[in-house]
Amino acid sequence: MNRTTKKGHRMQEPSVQEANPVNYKETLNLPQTAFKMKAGAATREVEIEAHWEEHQVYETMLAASDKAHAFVLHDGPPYLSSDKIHIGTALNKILKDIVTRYKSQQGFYTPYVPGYDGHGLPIENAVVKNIKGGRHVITETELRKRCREFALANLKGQEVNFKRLGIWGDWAHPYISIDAEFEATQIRVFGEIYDKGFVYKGLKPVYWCPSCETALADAEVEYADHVSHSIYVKFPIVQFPGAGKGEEALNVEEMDKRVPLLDGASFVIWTTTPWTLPANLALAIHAAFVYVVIETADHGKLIVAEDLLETFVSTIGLELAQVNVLGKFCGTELALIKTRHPFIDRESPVLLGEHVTLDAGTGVVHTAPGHGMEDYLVVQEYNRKEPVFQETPIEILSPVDNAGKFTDEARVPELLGVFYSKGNEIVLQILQDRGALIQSSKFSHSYPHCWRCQNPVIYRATEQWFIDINQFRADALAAIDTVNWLPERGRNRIFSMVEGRGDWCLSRQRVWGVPIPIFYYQDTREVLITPEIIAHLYERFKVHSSDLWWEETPEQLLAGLPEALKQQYGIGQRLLEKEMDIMDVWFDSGITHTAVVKARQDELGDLPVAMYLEGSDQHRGWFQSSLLTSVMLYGKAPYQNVMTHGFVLDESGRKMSKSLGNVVDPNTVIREYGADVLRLWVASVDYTNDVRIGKGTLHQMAEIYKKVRNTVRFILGNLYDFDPAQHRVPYAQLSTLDRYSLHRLQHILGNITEAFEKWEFYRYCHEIQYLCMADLSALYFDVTKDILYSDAPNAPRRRAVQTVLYEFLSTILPVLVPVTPHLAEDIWLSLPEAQRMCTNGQSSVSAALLPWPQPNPEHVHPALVQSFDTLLSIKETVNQALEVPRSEGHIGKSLQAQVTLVTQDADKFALLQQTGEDELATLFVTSGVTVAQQAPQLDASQWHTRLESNGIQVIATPASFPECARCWKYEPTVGQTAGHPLLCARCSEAVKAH
RNA sequence: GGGCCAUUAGCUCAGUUGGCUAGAGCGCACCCCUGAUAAGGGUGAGGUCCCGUGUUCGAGUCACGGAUGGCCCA
Repeated sequence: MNRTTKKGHRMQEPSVQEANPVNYKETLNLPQTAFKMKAGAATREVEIEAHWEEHQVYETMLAASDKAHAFVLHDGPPYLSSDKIHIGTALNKILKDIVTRYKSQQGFYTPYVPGYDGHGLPIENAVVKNIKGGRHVITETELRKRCREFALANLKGQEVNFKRLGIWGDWAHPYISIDAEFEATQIRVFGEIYDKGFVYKGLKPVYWCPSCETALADAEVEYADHVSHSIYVKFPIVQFPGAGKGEEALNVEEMDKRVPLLDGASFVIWTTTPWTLPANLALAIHAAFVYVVIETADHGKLIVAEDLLETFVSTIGLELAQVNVLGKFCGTELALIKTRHPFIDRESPVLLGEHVTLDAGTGVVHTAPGHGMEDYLVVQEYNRKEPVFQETPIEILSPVDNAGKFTDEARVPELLGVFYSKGNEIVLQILQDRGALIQSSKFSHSYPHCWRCQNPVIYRATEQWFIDINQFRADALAAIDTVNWLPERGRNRIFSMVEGRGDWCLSRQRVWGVPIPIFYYQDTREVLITPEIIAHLYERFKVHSSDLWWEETPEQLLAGLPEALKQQYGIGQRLLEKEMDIMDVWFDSGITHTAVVKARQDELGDLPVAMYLEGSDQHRGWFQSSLLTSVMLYGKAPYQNVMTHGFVLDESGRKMSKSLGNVVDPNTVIREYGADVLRLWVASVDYTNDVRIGKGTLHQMAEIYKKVRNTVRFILGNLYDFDPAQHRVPYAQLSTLDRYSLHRLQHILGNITEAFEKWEFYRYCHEIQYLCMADLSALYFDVTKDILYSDAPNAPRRRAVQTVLYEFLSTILPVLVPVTPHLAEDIWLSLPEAQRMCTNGQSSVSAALLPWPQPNPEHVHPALVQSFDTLLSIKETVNQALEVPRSEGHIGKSLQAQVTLVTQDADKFALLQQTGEDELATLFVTSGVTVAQQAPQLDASQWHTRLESNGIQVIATPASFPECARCWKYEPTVGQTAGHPLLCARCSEAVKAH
């Protein structure tokens, strides 16, 4: 190969060049490796995954580790409503995989069983959407069959995606909440919880979607703008409470004096849902508010809160001056007055409630316990403690059916069969006709909608099965504090949620799920559920799945029970019905600690498992449902550590949405960059907060990946003739730079290990990056290249450098495994057997089996850091000084210059002397270094630059010796060896060795 | 509307209990090398530490208020 045209500075010895055509390049030890510079991730990563599968690497790992020393990360099941995965799911799975792989390398037994959540409304809806003619043209059994097929098909799709991310786990045996055994366990768990008395049947308002005809969990409700009515309605007073029936503070004499004031007066309520008025059974006011009685021309005497008087008056189109304030009452004074319902022959008592506010309205709240949570709670309280209502409790009335249509319970003939929202206008008309309507308008506000069909939802009291949280709330809260929450603030988050949450409504009026395993006697509506029946159902479901509930009659379901029990329960004599509600899907996933972990105890060990790791939204979801069920069953939390991550936003910090077009698809990323680049992104961001991703971010990750790859490639290329068993050089024989580099390696390994122990992967990324860029590429490689290439292959200092390189490789390779397992494997597979750093007969089949590197105290040498900090800062000054002649065209590479270092600083001078001029020249990659205490005389005919920094003067001048044709250094020994007129002494020797 | 969290260079992150001129790597610009080559080396330019007020000799750091974004709730 011919050298390209030289620049002016090379023209110093043109005759020598032309005189000798020998191609010395052939005699150099240039890097040789099959490890490719380009990853070719799209194909190579797939090959590597095939390699893992073929050699059962995951299974090998498990088999080799000690089950007694376990770290079990229990997978939270993604929902099978789609066969695609989101970037957020990718983030989640990759984090889990990094954790698992790291712990495995640390010697833990780390089984990972991927899971899937296969029941639930979204799946059912997706399937129903594809049924021509709607859901009722097929049987429920058929619908369930299709749901199952749909879920399983999606599982296949998601699984392919997960595996392609390089996620390690028991893919042959995942858990699915629709497995017969899982479902059977769920039946058993329900029975156990029922038996312990946590389950009750209640009438309670819940979010209800009339179009989906189902109750909704809080999490299934989304808020969106909605135009509602805003109406003010009169409730005339009909009766005052008898003496002694009111609040204790009530002064009867005082009351009597004031009563005439109230005679003929009406409370004014404000509501945004006129259609709930047929269900009105009370009014609520606040004990501490002041209420005024006013006289109006059009509406007579009205009662509203004083603080809201002004807004109320202006709303009904009056001036404050036009109304006459007749008197004032404290809220407590008005309690238990009875008012008349505006259009139903019924009384509505006035109750006191803390939920009444002065934000809007009149300070008098229309109370329909069947249509509002707070209404329900205040009524329950009065029914419990107020003697009047203990005798005749206020009813929980909810006169609309599943489809949102009024029933005859509304006691309004015009409304019968009318959809609730249509009822608004009818109610308005009735109020108008009765003269009860003071004012009506419309306004837009935030209102709950069904997350599935996007229609407005209502509150509706229905019969449902509940879990009574109060029975174990304290235990649940105590269990929270036994858990290590990562980040710490997660503790407060879930604590306040559990502290304040209401009862858990288990019932869902759907078919795609696990049935609530309860029978009713048709005659009495009594409930039939016993441990024997549960045990029987458990056995049968285990074989036939929960489909059985839809396929068999109660008698068939219970046919296998012992005759004695049948007799006892009256089976065959009294007709039975099945409960046809299914369980909330959060209950399904909430019991994976039992249906998965305990069921596979041999493999997964006992509860609590080491870690749950999900997005921070799961404080309300899976973390909570798992905690609650586990506390009910076992009295303790199911996990020791709960790690959470934030959400994935776009590059500018905005939520991803199809409409904004800023969605990042993990498969697109993989196609363009490969899974390891995506994994590197996961490791690089602070996942404890929300994280960002976009084109720029990914490009940067790709750059880092390439840098790491090329750094390793350089090492591999220069170890082609190195056998650690034969050529390793003892530490004592290494140069100071070698030892400094090994110290740096130890330092960085320490930082990396610490980062992993604290789960701070982004710190790991910075360390790896810095190691490759600064310590290796820019320093160690740059400086030692000359030795590696030009020394004789067996030269001791070359072997020393190789020893150091091998040390770096041995440390970096295992450390790359958790984050970039494909890259690590690619490196591993290109290593010759002799360089595979397996100890004690480990399998050499995969890099993933390499243990995490142990610190090597022998390589720790802090004193070297001090001296090298100084030397490297001088190198920086030298570089700056060399920029001047370079920019002026005098030199190109630094070897074309030599430098003189002048210092009067005794310590620095000593350090330079001790280091030695040759060593300094090597470190600075210049041709010669002179250390002096006084500035030398300079040859005015040549270029020179001077730069002073930190008490050291750097003087750069042209290299003063001929260039060696082989190593390109400017050396005094060039031409001194017979037969090699163009070579320096070292190269002459090296050439002989070749 | 309420609660929690975040905001340091174009990007990803450092910045101890308040204390030198706010750092690193990448990216960018310019230069060099052509024996790591769709590589490699060097130099350099980038910051209203989200904004405001306060506490203090001194605030990226502490307090209060606000903005923007996110999560949860109503």
